[in-house]
Amino acid sequence: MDIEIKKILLDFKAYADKEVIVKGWVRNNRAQKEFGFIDLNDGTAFESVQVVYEDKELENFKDVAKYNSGSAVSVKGRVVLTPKMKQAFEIKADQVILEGSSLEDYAIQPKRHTREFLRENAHFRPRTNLFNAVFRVRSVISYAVHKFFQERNFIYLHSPIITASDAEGAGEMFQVTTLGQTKVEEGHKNDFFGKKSNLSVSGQLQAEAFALAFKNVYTFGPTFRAEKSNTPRHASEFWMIEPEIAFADLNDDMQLAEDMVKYIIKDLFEQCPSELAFFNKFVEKGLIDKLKNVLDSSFKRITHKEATDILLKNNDQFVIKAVEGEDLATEHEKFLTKHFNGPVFVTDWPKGIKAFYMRMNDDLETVAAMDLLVPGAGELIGGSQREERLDMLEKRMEEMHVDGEELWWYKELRKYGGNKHAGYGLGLDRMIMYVTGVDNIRDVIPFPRTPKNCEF
RNA sequence: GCCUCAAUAGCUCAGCUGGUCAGAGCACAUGACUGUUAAUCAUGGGGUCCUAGGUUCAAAUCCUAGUUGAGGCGCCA
Repeated sequence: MDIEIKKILLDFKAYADKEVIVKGWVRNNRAQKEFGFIDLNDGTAFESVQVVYEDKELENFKDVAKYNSGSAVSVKGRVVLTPKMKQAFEIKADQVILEGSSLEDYAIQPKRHTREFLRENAHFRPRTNLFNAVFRVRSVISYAVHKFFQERNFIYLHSPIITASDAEGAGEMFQVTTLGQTKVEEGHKNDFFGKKSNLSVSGQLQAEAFALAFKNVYTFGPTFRAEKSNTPRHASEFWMIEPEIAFADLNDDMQLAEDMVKYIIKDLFEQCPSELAFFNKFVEKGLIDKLKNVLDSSFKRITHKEATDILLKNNDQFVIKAVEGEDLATEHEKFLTKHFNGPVFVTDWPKGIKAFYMRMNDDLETVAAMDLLVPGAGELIGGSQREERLDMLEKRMEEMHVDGEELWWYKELRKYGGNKHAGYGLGLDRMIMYVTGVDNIRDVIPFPRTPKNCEF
C-alpha cells in the first residue's frame, strides 16, 4: 500500500527503516554518476521528500536519472533518518517506476516564475510551492469557517445562485437566460423563468428570512459580479460568507466578525505552520508577526465621522481629498489601516452611500453599517444592522428607487416576527490574500474569472 | 469604464540617441562528477524580437492601429 507523504512527515521517526511506497511528482532530479536525488512531492504536504536512488540498487538507474520535472513516479523504498542533513529523513529507493512521463518543455521548472506566467499556466501552478501553499490554506480556511459557525449552532444555508431580484443593490449582474439574443430584446415573458433572472450578487436577503427562523445562519458559496473591475482585489466570480444573526445589533455583528477572523487565523497557525513560514519568508516579510498581532489585540472601532476627522488632518497627503460625509477612497482606507496598524472597523456611515436595508440611526443621517478594513486586502468585510422597522424600510426604498413590489416577501419579514438583526459579508478570497500576503486575488482563486478572462 | 506601463529563446531578462543586436543566465540534450538539495563543470541545439501597416539606404529599436498582460483610479467582498 502506498502512503501519503504527509503521514510520514507527521511521524517520520516511527517510519525509520520501514519500507514505504510513495507516489507523486518529480519536482527536481539531480543525477550523478552512480546515484541521484529526486525531490518528490505528492501534494498531501507542502514539503517534498528527497528520494535517493543508486545505480547498484536499480536496474533502470539510467532511465530514472532522466526523469525530468513534472514526471509522475511511484517509489518503493526505505525511510532513512538523516539527522545531520538539511532534511530530517529521506527515502532510499529499491524501485522507481515511471507512472507518467513529462516532456522537456514542461512549463514549470525548478526556478522562480512570475505570477503572470503561472496564471497563464493555471493547470500546472498548483504544483508549485506557492500555489500548493495557497490552495491548501484556502481549503483549511473554508473548513475553519464551517467549524466556527457549526460550533456556534449556526445553520448553513444554501442561498439561491439564480435570482430574479435586481434589488440586491450590490452591483452589475450576469444575466441568466435560455433565449437567444434577439429574443432577449423582446422581453423575458418566454424566458425560462418567465422573468429576467441573474446570478446572485448576495445571499443576504434570503439569509435574513432564514435568520428569522433559525436565529443564526450563514451562507458560504460563490458570488458573481459583472462589474468591469480591473484591480488586484476584484474577481467576477468569488466566494463569500454571509452570516445573519437575529436579536442582534451592530455591536454583536462586529463581535462575531472579529471572533471569526481570529478563529480562522488561530486555526491556520495550527494547521498550516509550514505554509505560513513559507509566506513569511518569500511572500510577505513580517506576516507571522502581523497575524499574531491580530490575535492578541482588539480590532479598532471608529465611526465614519471619526475616520474622516483623522483623514482631514492629513488631507495634504491625498490625491483624492477627504470630505466630511462622503465615501472613503482606497487611499483613505490604506491610510487608516496603516494609521491603526491592523484591522479597523469603520461604523455609522452616511446614509446616502450605503444600501437601502441598513438600519437608520437616530440622527437620521447615518446608518448602522460597518466595514472592516485590513492592510493589503482592503475591505475584508462589509456588514450592517438591518432596518427592521417597516415604515422606515419603505421610506428608504422609495428614496433609493428600489422596487418594493419585487421584495414583498422581504417586507413581510418585518410584519411577522421581525426583530433587530444584523449580518455581514466576508470575501473569502480577500481573507486568503490577507493571511497569505499574496497581493492579487487572481492568485488565490484556482481558476480566476475576471473581465475578458475565462480561460481554463 | 478612465489613466499609465510593458511584450525579444521554454522561463527571467539585457540589447543606450536606428548601423555585426540575435545575446546572457536558467531550462533542455550529451558528457564529467561517490551526498546533492534552485547541485556544480564542459559542450551543444533552440528566435515570426506580439500582430498589421508606415518612416528610412537600413527597424527588436522610431510612428500609427490592434491584441494580450500588468499597475493606478472608480465600483465592491
